[in-house]
Amino acid sequence: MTTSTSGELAKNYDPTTIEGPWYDRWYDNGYFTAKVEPGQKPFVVIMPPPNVTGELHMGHALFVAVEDILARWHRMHGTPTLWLPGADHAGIAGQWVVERELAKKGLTRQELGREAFLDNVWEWMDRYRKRILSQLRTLGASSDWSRFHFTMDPGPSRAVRTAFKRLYDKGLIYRGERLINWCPRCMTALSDLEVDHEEVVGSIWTLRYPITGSDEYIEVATTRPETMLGDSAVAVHPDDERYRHLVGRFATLPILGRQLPIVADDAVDPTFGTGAVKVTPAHDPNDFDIGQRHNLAAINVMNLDGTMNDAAGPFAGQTTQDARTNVVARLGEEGFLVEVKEHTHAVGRCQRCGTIVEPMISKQWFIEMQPLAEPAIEVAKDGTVRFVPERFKGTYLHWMENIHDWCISRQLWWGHRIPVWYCDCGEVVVTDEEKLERCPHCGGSNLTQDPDVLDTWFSSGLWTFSTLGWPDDTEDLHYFYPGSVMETGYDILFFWVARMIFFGIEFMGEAPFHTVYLHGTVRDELGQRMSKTKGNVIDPTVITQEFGSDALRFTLITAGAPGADMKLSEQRVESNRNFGTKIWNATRFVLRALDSGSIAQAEDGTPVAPDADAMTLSDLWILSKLERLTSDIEELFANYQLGEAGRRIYEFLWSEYCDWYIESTKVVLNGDDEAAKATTRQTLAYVLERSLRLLHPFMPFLTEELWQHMPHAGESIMIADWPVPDESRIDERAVAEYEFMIEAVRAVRNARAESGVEAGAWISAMVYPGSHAETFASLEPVFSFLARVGKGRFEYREAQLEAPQAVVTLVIDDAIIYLPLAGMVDIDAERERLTKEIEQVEEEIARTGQLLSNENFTNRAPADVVNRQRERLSSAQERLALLQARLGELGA
RNA sequence: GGGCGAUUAGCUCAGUUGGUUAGAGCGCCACGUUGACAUCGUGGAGGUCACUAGUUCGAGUCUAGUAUCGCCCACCA
Repeated sequence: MTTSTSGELAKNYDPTTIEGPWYDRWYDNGYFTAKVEPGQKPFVVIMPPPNVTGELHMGHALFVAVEDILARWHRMHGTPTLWLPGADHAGIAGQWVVERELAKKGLTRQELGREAFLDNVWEWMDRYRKRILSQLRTLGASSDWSRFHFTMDPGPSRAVRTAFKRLYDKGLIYRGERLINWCPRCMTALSDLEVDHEEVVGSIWTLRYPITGSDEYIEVATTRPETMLGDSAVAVHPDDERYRHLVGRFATLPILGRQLPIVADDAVDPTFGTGAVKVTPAHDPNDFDIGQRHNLAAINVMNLDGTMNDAAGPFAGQTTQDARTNVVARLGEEGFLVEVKEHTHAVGRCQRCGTIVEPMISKQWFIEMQPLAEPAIEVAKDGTVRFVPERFKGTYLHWMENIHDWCISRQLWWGHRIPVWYCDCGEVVVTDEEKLERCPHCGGSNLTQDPDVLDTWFSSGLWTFSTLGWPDDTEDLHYFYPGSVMETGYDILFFWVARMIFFGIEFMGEAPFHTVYLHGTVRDELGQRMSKTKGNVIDPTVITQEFGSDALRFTLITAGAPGADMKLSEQRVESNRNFGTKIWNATRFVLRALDSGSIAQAEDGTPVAPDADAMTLSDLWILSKLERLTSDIEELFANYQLGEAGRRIYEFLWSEYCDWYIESTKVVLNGDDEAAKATTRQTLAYVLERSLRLLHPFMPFLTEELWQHMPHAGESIMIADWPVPDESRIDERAVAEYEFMIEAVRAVRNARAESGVEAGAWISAMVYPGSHAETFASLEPVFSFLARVGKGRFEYREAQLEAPQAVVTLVIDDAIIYLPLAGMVDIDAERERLTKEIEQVEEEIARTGQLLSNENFTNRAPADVVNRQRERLSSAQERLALLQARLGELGA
């Protein structure tokens, strides 16, 4: 029997004073560290590793809230729980922020050189990594810091090399000259996903190319005239009668005079434009394919920095923009320009820096996706991997089914170096070693490593097992793979989630998790994406300092539904802080009650529910509500309905426990029935202690602080048992009767307010209890207290009063409450009120009556639904009679 | 060009197997310092659940279409 309280509970709830200390104590006690417990299936969440490129933002706060709730919930169930944190080097994004910093000092990475630049990046990363990790802690993240990994650490780096080598050996990684997306600013290739498309209103130019050896022309259209310098053919559809005679002949490219074969290709849509297409294999993905089929030259006319190269002839050295203007002008002068029209089309921009991306031919490393995608499609289809919300399954499948090969090489310095070495002897060696000393072919040591690095998402894709020790067969890997839930933003479904799935299957033989939970984007009050440039960022740490991270977490969780974007407002966080205050004060009330007498505790110290025999209707009601809540929460959690679960607890604690139960105990606690007091104390403590445990995953700090002051079991609520629902304890009759009383109290309060009764004043009442005599008998003190009636004449009658002195008559179900408010309300007003109420009851009777006379309804609807209507009808009829009688008594 | 989502009170949003009186927070109005709580309490006002048609005994919830807004995907020059 232990009742441990750590000093007096402070009068006011101040999140800032309790949150930090509790986090430290949890950490020091090792609660976050996952233990391998053979035989027990663990719950595993791998945290989306934040980019160490800046500050913590609301997106981080949101995932911490969701994942921490899941982790704490499972931990309290006694499940070995691993929530593995990490940080990401953020490849191109990481390099970009550091380059931007350097630019402020007038430096470029080229000036610094690769090594010095990387030193700079590491410095930056170390600084921000510390910062962002401490920010995660302030949010209460119960993640296992002992297993923290950074993508660039030796372990994950070796995993990257190993994965690369295995895919290469299997023939799934290849190097080739392909058309890729090139960012002239970042000077690197990008994957399709890293290009954002933006609709712009531009122009479409129709050009005409002379047919060689005739005076005919063929008209072609383009949205990028400067690329005509790289044309190597003109294509038409094979069945197009208009051009059939030209196939096999040549056109002359204006300005440059190059001879362009006219080829027939199915890819050409004869109904679009002129039905003839200029083919520029080096600068258009579609044309690249045509070029492949017809063996056309791919003439690259651009330099890597986006200017025109020597192949552009007279335009060499100009920017693409200038070249465009000049080419069009020249074509016009020479009579090759037919027309210019307005045209909307999509331009690709570098996701990172916004520069317009140029499609270019380049030698890059690729992963062949088809073989990897197939099993990844399968696991989604057969339900091995489940999506929450489900609609994202379709999005995922669509992408996976239309996947293109993945360009994984980047011409950057910051990232995992491609583990490929070139020997002077011509040998190309792929290795999982960090450094290759000797060429396995010639034994020579004149080796050069490929200068490129890998797409940052390559290492991210391995994250679910590289963090557990792979490629080594470690205990962690064995025990914690596959994980359970992948929780992240829907915006990186393809970037990350999809890649984890196919890499997981490829390297580990099974999908890395069974559930993908996707959250939405946190937006500002106007619904805009938060961004530094817009200046509308709500900083989580600022909010936390003002209202506490419990309030912020609770807000983020309850503000919306899974997968939906949400608008965050500070006001809402404030309201939830007030919820914290409410519980704080409720606990103070309970603790004071407990001061006046001991309560029964289980052997471990947990408060137990009072004996059923001793319970009043109030006790039975709140206990029933608690059981209902506990069981509902269980189901909501199982379906990842965390927001709804949070809202339910909120409502229970505030609207039921505080507003009604606690209020109703005051009359008992102020009385002199010691036995009743003891039962009340018992219920107060039992319900609060259990509720705190239910609330703990949502508001970990507040609940810990309060729980410590309550009679409890164990050293922390974090490792306390999760309440087990027991629906057999729900007493439906007690619930119905107590709620009848609530309705009665509300009716009286309403009447008092409308009659202008002074707030504190007690008024007389006479009650005809109808079928609720028992309820009135047992709840009379509570009823009187809450409604402030009964001081005068609170009496029971066998029947309705015949000549009531009352002015106001309240009919609740078949009970009547007479309030002799003579002098406070006039007869006319009362008559009007009654008439209005009668109308409402009549409507109800009409509605239910009609429903019940419908045989289709009575035959087909479930019995309980029909019964409910019957009861409703008969009670409405009784009420109608009572109301009419009363109206009659008032006279005309 | 495809696909998806949203549309519920003045504002921000809940409402997962269709059940007949649609909820919360904030805001608004009135009253209130009763020993947990003014970061609060009590009472109240406020909604044809975007629109149309349909399925059904019954639709905020299911189906089809329309409108507005938003997002994702896409090699029509």
